[in-house]
Amino acid sequence: MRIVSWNINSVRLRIDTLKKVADALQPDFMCLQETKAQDSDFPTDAITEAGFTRQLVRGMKGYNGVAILSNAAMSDGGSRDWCAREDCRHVAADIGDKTFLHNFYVPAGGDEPDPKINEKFAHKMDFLSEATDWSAKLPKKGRHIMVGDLNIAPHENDVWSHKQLLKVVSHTPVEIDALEAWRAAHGWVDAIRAIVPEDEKLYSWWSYRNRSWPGSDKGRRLDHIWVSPALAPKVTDAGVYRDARGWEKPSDHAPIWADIDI
DNA sequence: ATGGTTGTGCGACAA
Repeated sequence: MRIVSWNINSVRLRIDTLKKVADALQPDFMCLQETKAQDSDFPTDAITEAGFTRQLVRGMKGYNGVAILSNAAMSDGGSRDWCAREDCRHVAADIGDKTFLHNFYVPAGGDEPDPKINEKFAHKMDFLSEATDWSAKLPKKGRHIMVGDLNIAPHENDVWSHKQLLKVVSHTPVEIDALEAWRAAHGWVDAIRAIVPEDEKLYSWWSYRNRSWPGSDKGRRLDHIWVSPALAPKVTDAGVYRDARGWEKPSDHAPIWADIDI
């Protein structure tokens, strides 16, 4: 089974790119973030024609928005609000065989990494805390897959310069510690780093600003696929589909993928 | 270099 996660940065603008990603990667489940469309504007028919006959969608006007697309049977697996906000940052699917797929879009957190002066950063830290509490309550022997734009690049080789980004939101120690607490709360296993060694540079996002793509390769690994401990031995392959970042009118995120033998 | 670019949706904000 192949899972793809992609911050598409507008599903309506990139519907053809979505088809191209699907053709290239042939996912069984495609998880999108930043769809930026309220449910009534979601391109249901075009996506059905692209082969995704089942769609779990949580969108709002202008911002955020998540979706899980598949051709396989699935039902809602506990989609919910976080931080008492209805901002469409999570959708979950029950994909059968007591297995659940969670798709997250964690708040980016603004520019200043100080919750006292930056409400967006406070929201990000609150979100991480709630997600940690939620993970701690998941049965340790459960079968969960968790993907999404977590907006944190935790390891030194998840950013183009560890030193230069230590005070930049997405790579500050307080965020990295919070993400590690979230991971440890369920014993989540980072499926992509289980395949790609930690001493290898690996990114999934490159800013639209400056000339970071493709020349200087100033990327960050903000997107993740985590699995329950019980599923960790079943991860057979995983990676970042970098090619898509070089296509015409790209999202600033590349799709990421994992193959899980279930 | 306190910039830069893209998206939603038509002004300002988010990333």
